[in-house]
Amino acid sequence: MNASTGHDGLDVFLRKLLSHSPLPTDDQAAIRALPHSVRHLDANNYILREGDQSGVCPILCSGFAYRQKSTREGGRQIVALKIPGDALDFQSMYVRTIDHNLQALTAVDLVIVALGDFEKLVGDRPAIARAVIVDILIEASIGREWLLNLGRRNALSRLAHLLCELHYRLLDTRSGGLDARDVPMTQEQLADLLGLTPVHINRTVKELERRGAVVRQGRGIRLGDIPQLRLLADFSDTYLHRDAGVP
Amino acid sequence: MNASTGHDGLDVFLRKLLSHSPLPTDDQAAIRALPHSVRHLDANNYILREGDQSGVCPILCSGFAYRQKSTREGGRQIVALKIPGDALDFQSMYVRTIDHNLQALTAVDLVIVALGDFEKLVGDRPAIARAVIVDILIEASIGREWLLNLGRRNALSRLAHLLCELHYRLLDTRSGGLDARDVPMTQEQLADLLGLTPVHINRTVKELERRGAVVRQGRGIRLGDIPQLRLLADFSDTYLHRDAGVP
DNA sequence: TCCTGCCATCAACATAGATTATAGGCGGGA
DNA sequence: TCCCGCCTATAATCTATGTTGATGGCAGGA
Repeated sequence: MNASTGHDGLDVFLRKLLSHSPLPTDDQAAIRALPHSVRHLDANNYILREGDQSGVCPILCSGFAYRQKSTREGGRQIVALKIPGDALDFQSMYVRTIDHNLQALTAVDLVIVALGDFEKLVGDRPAIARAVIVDILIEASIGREWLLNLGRRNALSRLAHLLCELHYRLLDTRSGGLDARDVPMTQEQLADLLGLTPVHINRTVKELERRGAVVRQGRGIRLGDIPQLRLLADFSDTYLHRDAGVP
Repeated sequence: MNASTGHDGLDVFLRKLLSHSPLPTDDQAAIRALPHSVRHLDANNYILREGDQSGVCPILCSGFAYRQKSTREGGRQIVALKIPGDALDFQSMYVRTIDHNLQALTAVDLVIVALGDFEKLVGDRPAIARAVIVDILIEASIGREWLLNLGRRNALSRLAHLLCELHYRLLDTRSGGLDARDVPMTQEQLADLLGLTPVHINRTVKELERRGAVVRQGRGIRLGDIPQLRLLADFSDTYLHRDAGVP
């Protein structure tokens, strides 16, 4: 539970926090100084399970992960998508049991911080406490937009919307967004994200390609025409609160 | 911005907080002592609008309200449902602009607290700050369950699920839950809650009635057979965190 | 008391997306 | 280099839910 890796993992996390909340330099140093361990997981592995009581705060430093819930009949829905820099479980500092499953989408590298250490950090440093709350609120806002997506948009718009969101979220921590990078999920995962079936995702991806909104080579999908995607998706990035923190 | 009503409004709010977070008695007194004004609105009126920068923290003390977003094409989705005792906008303490519309579902009575007064309360009293965060996290958890509902359940389950949720949430502040009370929304509002059309809601309500899960007289709907509703809905109340606060 | 408007109801028809099943290709491990 | 397993592709058929439009009733205001 220590093994300082030097720089990388916590740095992405810090960059993510700074993207919406300014922090004094000593707070920044305190974050970088957090004792932690590093952990690698292959795609599809569970990070946390529904019903668990977690003692750690995992932070995603590379790869993608998601929150997921399922129906008794086996329907599976991804309810949140996490990208590098995201903390995966602030919630356990405040609430006893975990209400969803957290799973690796690709191979991931995690930084694991003990919950107690994180609680101390938040208790001692009001600016960090505020940044954590802002982070929680932005995730909630994204959830509301997803509800609109699932409830009121058709397959084509839903997919376009997801791609736009991912692009702009990635822009906050790494340059280029999704522009020159392959979409990291399989068609089955896209289906679980969008409340559709893999078969229909296949049709929909092809339709986006036909319109030139997206370009494919082999299994990879990457963005073609972002303005068109935004139009198809009815996308506006205000819900991401990319300005965010009240000063 | 004062006009102390004596007891009622802030009391429901306090009861709601206590349902998930214990608070020392002086914190409770501080909440009851908050300067505030009272406001009545008729059904369908807006309480806050997307893009606003709010200076107040409205608390719902009677009636129902909802958060709502719409598509460019006019599709309307209710993304959260608020019941008496709920604070309607903690978010504005931490984030600049409002990302959704907040609207009265029935006629409502609001208690309006100045954001600054609320910020001071939260800044001075850690137990209240924690209770506010728990409240935010529970709303987020409900949002995740709604995503599962919209993405992976059919109309009958969705409606049954909504009724169960409302019942158990009401149980936390007033006795009897939804048991002996009419469901407060019209079929059109139910449609906007569940991502369906009013016509299909009509079919679905009738089906629930046929099965005896629900009883109707005139326009009113009330719960008939709660165990059956739970079964149809695949409902479990863990996501409501009715135990919640880590002690 | 009557009028007016919202809300529920119902039917006929249309369609987006689900289901099922089969085939083919790419990539990574041995 | 070959093989195996996962992922994508595609077609045929089915169904849950949407659409449109017409009817009737209850409730609240004048």
